Amino acid sequence: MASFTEENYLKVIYKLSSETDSEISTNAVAEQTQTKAASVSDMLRKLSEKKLVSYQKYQGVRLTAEGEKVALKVIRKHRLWEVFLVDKLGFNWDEVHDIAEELEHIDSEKLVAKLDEYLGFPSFDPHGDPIPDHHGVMPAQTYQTLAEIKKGEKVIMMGVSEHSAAFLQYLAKINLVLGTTIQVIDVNTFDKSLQIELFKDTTIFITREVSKNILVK
Amino acid sequence: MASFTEENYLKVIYKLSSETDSEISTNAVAEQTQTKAASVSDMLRKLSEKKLVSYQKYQGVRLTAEGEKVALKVIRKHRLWEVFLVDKLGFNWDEVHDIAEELEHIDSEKLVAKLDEYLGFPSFDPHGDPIPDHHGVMPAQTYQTLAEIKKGEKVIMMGVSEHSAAFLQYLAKINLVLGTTIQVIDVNTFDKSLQIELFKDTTIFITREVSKNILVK
DNA sequence: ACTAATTTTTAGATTAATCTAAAATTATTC
DNA sequence: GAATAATTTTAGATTAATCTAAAAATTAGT
Repeated sequence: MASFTEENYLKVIYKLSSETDSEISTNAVAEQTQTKAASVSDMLRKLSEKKLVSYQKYQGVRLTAEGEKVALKVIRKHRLWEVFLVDKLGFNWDEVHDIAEELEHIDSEKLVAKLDEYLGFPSFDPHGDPIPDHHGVMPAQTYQTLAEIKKGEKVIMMGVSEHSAAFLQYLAKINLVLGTTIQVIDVNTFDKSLQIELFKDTTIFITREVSKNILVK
Repeated sequence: MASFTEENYLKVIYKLSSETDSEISTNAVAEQTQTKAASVSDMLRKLSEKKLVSYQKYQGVRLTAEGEKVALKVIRKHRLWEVFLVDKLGFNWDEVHDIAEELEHIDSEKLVAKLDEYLGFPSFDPHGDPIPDHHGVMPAQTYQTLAEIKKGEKVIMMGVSEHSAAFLQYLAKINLVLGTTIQVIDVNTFDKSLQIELFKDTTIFITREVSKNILVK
């Protein structure tokens, strides 16, 4: 069985892999795990011996099928617990990440199955992220980012791709919450910043950086 | 903050202390934590430095007020999670101990408060054990053991004081579950074993050892 | 109250995860 | 296509929790 720490490395490698097709660098992993590159090298050698990653010195790392399976289980648990915390216990979506980081390592297949059922087999977590099923299959993610939406079009906010508390609190402050109807009023040709309208009443400006992290349909 | 491991030692010392007035021996702790006496000695020195226990070499150990506070928080979390697993997720009471052993170390005051509220501020867990409130105060435990009940008296089963899966499964097998009405038909004068009647229909025999671990009112 | 048995502690290793500093490798740039 | 810069790995330590074996302290038995 993979340790708590090993699970975190696999989760990070999974996340970084979903953003690129190439191998993941030692430094990239170090940044995400808040450790030093030297520690990452050690861990990659160890995960490689366990056949959870494929790793050639100096050449970066990839998950094996087995490693991906472990990562998906952890991600599944993380997202299910987030649904529990928000839907059942009444947490705000910007408060649940750190608690879910702990809960995701609780080890019981039966617990996960019962929790999933109790929550009504949700497909997305409170941030709009897809929840893998018990075989590790992700539901189709059909959302676009707000940055892709053309002037005049109207969409509904379904999630975010950046999960820092700071970002989520910024969204709360400007009243951009899950389910909000958004119409793109204007796209600034110079910096691609957006003028958007919420519920036909408030008009606000957001940067392109922000718009890229908002998922809509 | 106390580590996962330290929390387990404090919990064990609390449990052993509740069964006696004197100091707890190194060996007793070793047996409960499934470690060797040598490891316990090390840990007691460390907990003593942190002022969580009072400990004199060769003289056994006691919790300090601070250590008891930590232990009670862990016990509170353990028992609340057990209620959650049984009441909300539909686990049997003989399946929840090991999962609660993991959940009890999740560190979030707010989570505990919200979970407590969600469960309706329960005073007892599925085994009949009292749940300390958020100040660490235990609800009055008014139960007697079945061993104390006189011939002819009628009581209701409220819990157990032995929590092994083996014992709980034995009880399930003989239909002795929480809430069962029990009448003591006869007390064997030789070995103090009991003949008891359940719901006016089944009559069964149990040893004194078993009767001592059944809580009734 | 002395010896023997038991319990507890210390000494010295081990494992997992981390670190810093130095060495090795790969990438970049002129 | 060197030389320099950046990245990555190795070497050697450190910390927390554990172990075995040996030493020390306590308890028990006669």
